[in-house]
Amino acid sequence: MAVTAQNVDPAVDARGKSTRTRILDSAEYLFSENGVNGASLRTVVAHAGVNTAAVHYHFGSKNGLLEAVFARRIVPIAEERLKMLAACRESEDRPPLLHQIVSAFLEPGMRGSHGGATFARLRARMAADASDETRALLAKYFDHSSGLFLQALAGALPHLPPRDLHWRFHFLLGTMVYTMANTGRLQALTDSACDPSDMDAALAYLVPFLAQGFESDSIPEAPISIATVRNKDISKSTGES
Amino acid sequence: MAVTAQNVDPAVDARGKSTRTRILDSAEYLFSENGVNGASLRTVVAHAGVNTAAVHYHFGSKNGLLEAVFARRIVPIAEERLKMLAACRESEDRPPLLHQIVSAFLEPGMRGSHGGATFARLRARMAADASDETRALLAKYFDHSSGLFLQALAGALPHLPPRDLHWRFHFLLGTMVYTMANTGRLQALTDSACDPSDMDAALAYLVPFLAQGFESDSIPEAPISIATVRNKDISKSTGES
DNA sequence: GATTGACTCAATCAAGCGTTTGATTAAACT
DNA sequence: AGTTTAATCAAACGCTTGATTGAGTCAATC
Repeated sequence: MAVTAQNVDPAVDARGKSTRTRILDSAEYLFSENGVNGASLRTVVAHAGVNTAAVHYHFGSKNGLLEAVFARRIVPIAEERLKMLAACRESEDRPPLLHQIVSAFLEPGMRGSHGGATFARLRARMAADASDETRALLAKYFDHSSGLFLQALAGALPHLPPRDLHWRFHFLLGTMVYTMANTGRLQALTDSACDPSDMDAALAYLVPFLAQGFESDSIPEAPISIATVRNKDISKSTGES
Repeated sequence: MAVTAQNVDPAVDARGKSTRTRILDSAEYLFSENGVNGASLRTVVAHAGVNTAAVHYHFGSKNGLLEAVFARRIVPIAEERLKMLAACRESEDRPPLLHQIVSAFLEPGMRGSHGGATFARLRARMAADASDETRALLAKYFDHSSGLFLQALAGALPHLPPRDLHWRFHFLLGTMVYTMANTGRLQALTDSACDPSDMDAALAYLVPFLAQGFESDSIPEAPISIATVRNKDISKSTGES
């Protein structure tokens, strides 16, 4: 808590990494692999080859360490998102194409440049964790850019009611988080027909899928289709009318 | 471990619930609220008003308790899924419409009949948890029905390559899990324009969104669109590939 | 060369963890 | 009646948890 923020790591280990950085790297890996609750500080310091007290000296607490791990990666991701959004605003397509906006939102976090699959898995875990601290962290670093992207999407889909737009953005977040989580369910079902840890491939399939979904018709106020299908098809399994 | 399985709860509490059921209910609630690692057996037994040893007597271990919590809800869900799939196979549309298949997959788990939002949140947590035991649980109870649904989807989309189909099914799982997790991110962004805990509304928006996404064109073998956008719009990015 | 301040260390703390034990109850069977 | 069995209980087990302490290291500064 009382540690002054420092961008340069002064004390450098023989292998070229400061204690601070080694702790961050190990925590990022173990948190993403076993969950924040599932990875103890002792396993973190053992993996990093440092002392237990170093964690509290540098980060104050386990939660402070989690926030440091999170912020280190998330700040550049949010910046690149905004940069890509601005870039596709200046493209020849006005307003920008849907898939350009979706790409600008998804790529920075899913491609390898910012922590890679390890950090992506940690993000996915945090998204599933509904605790107040985690939710505050996500909101603190993501609300601004998400709001701007909602605006951009609304500009590209001027006839879509806000409610539909919000739901579809919600679904977008779901596909992103689940893909980043890389839980192996996909491989279990398909005999490894596709590699879910290949984020480039995932993006290539995900962006068109989402763009198409975003462009579907808005649904009417009183949604009757689901109830109709349900009542019609499940009740007696008779091919009626 | 040495406990014989029993479907009827013999010893019933004054309030009409057996110790076994009270433990299951409390564990389901606390596991979904705080995660399996985040909820200790002591908080579970305190919430249930039973003794610590009762958990080990009835379920053998904490993991045994988790599996019991999971199996109690998931078996009827999987059954209803297959029933709905069979029902829409006998509808007048041959092959069944895409949104019918998607509904048959999503509804049983998301609507209130099988544990409701509490169990849905637990499922979402388990999906994000990549531990081996959790993955084994999900595979044990879900692989069969998921495989059948993949077949049905392939029948409704005969021209779609298997790889595209698998990816899109993966995305479907993502939207489902994330919506069930109900993390509150949606409300944070939209000033509660839509209520993410209203699963009926969620389904009404989700099914058409997914059906539309499933019907998008398959992407070519060498995906160039993403890389093109990226290299064109991000000037100073390190040009890889 | 002494001092300072950033940093690391081994040792320790109270609290909480999942699990086990042996005794006790109450109903069921012989 | 006596025996068996399922179920519950209080208490404790050994271990791990996040956090703290105070002494020590060492390069930079005065």
